[in-house]
Amino acid sequence: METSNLKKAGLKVTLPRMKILEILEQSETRHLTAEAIYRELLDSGEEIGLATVYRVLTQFEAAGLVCRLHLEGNQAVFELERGGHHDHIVCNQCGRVEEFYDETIEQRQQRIAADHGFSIRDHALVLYGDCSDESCPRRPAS
Amino acid sequence: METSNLKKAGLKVTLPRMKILEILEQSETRHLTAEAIYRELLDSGEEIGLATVYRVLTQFEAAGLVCRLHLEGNQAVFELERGGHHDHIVCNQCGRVEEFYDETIEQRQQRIAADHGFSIRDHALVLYGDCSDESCPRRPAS
DNA sequence: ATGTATGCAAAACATTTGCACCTGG
DNA sequence: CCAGGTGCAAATGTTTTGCATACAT
Repeated sequence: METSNLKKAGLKVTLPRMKILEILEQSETRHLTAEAIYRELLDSGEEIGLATVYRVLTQFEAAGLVCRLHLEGNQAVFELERGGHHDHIVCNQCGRVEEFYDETIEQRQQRIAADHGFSIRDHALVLYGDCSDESCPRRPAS
Repeated sequence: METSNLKKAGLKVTLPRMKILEILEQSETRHLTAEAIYRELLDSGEEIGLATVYRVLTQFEAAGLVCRLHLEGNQAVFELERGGHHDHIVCNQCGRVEEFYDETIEQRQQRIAADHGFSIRDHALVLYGDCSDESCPRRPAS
């Protein structure tokens, strides 16, 4: 029962929080903007304000339940924290987001930071390109 | 004469554009926000609007004279394009930005993208950590 | 001259916040 | 019951845009 995650995080189990968690868990797109979540709530007939969505997501982030990514757009996207750290590849055309993890890159980052006298606390690596998905709106030689 | 860069880019050589280019060239902090540039202009006694700063920077970016980075803050920073691609390390405490380039990481990125069926067009890698600079406001065991 | 740039003010946009009301434990 | 959560509207901060004026070529 995922309400335990909320309790563990010291958050009251309220309807908006449960619904938002549910959407994050069930969405096939693992990366959602606050507005996308808001729209899904509205579509489900829930009367939850956008401000609440932002507040809840911010609390989730602080509690480590969710992480917030700033992909090149202006809107942040939120992703359920499922444990394994990873970085992202984004398709410039269709916006699809894929995840990857590369041990070599992780190690090089540590090395580089040390060489520059930094102790790394976090990092953000996003690759932007064109995917080869069938449904990608990118057409050959437009 | 750096006005040639402007002409080459198909941009009229105007006072705001020259001044902004000058600030980007001469600033010791190679990474500046639009507002920082705006303030420097005001300090130099120039009557240039913030909107113009944004417009000019956007044009410079399109012309490849400048690149725009979205570091974790809310403001974008702009950096004169000096040729060599590089990524960034940012100090969480003092905001200092350092640059690095790592061939191994670059290669791994290509490989990873290919494995996922993407052709990379661009990427953003930012490391966040604590620097060991004397003047860094981070105090030991605060 | 004439098309492009600029300054200003207002708009746009994502996100946050103040406040009165509601709700979970 | 009561601290904390929520909805709404208004504020915020950054970046963009409309429009009349000014400027470079």
